[in-house]
Amino acid sequence: MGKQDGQKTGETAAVTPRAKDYAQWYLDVIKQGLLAEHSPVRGCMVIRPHGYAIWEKMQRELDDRFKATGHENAYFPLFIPLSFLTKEEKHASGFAKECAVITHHRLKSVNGEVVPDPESKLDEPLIVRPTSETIIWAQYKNWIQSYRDLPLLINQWANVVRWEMRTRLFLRTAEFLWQEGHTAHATEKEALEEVWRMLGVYADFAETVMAVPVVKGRKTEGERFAGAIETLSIEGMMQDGKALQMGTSHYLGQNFSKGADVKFQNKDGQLEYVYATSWGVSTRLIGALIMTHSDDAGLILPPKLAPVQVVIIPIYKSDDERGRTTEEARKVAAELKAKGVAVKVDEREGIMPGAKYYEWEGKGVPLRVEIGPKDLEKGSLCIARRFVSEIAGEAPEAQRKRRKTFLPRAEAIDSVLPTLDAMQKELFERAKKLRAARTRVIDTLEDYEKFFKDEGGGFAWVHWAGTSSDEDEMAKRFETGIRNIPFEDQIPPEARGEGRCLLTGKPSKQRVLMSKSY
RNA sequence: CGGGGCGUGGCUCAAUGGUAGAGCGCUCGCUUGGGGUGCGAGAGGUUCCGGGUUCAAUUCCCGGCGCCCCGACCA
Repeated sequence: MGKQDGQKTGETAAVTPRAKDYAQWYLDVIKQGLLAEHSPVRGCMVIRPHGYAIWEKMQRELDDRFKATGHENAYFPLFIPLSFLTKEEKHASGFAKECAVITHHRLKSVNGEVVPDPESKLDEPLIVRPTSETIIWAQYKNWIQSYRDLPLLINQWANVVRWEMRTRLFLRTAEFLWQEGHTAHATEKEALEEVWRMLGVYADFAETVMAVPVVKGRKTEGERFAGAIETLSIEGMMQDGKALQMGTSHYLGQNFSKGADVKFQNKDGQLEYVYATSWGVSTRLIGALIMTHSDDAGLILPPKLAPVQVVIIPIYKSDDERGRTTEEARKVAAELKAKGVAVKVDEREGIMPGAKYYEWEGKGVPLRVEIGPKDLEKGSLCIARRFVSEIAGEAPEAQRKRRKTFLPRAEAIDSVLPTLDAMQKELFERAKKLRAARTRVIDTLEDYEKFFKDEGGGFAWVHWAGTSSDEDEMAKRFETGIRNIPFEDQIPPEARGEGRCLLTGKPSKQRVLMSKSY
């Protein structure tokens, strides 16, 4: 961060964060942005109001898209009987190592200590859902009898628990918030269309709302969701060059309908197992947002996800000035609100304007309006942007000046929406540029090693025809893996065509996306 | 579950075998106000828990618990 523990360290206007100790930088941004913190509960996260407000905006955008594609929301239980989980073998073994298990339903005081009452032991343990396929499909059995009941397009907003060993705020915590879609279809074709459609929804959301460019593709066998026939993903690149899986969409075939025995009668009167999909994104997306856009001064939010898009700060010396600038600030706020802008007037007293600037910048607010006595005289407003697009070689001081503009009042107010729009687009362009600068088409192991060990790494487009043990070798030697096998249209022109596998030299039809990852 | 580190005001951390201190934050007053004003006053700690050594332990020793980092696992 530019400033720590209250010491003045001068201006650090670097747009990309320190390369070193990226993990620490990430935590600093979360702290500075008042997004979240560790809870005393092992591995769990407390999401602060500002962080939660961002999640709410994400929810709304996603939910609109789910509804527009015909989905409805529902809610299923938090607890899953152990026997349900084990109905799909691969699914059960995939999640077995990270399940919270409930064995008792009552406590008892023994020698002043409260312990589970041995007499309340459950006949069958319950697990806290790590995902809801099994319990949802147990219910779908009652909902589906005929082809007329299909397709069944349901989404659930919920929390799930995966008892991970190591946790990182937003990226991996024992409990996290997400949405999970679970759909049932009469044919494989229709189910597959759904799988592709929802991945498209995620990609559109990531790029147009989060301003994070993503690569769509298929996961390799080893990386598939436990119990899925096919897993698709969107992969983003963080500012340290590592990939982050931002969303997945699974084709489950008839695995879960068979496990839960969900059959339907088709038009010919035949009984058939239903075809299933599931898809989800989580609060991890907030981590992606931070690691894609933020800088050393703190959080940067794309306007479409900013809970506060414009903060107005009245500036004054005397009580008289305070009254007048505050009144003007409220008026401007009302006018902006009428245009649909999320505005906040910071009327707190006894805090210097500069201190307020730092605070709101840390929280990622895209635009700041400063209203002082001079503006009242001139009928002008000062608008400051959270960031401006970089100019190579520009001094930090010059960049800071370029962030502020003084405009006549009416003009300033009219400029807010277009400016927010422009900032949304600039963030996306900036992220794309950063990704391009860290992306290589690579054909030899020597170049590969150089890229990941000397040049900081990033995305590597390489030909691949290896086995899963070959993948393990790439993981061991370079700490890299296949993020996904991108759809053809996701591959840049210079990386298209056939070739030979980077590791084995065997013929390869197309390149895959290799990188380090979170 | 293996290897390493750390537990001291709200936060970041000093110090010490003789009963605890700084910076920031917080409260109050004045001052200041277009990029973290300055000064003064004040609140706030059973030094993680338990045991041992000692006249005396926050400090040394042992045990526990918790947290962090590195590995195996992962949205």
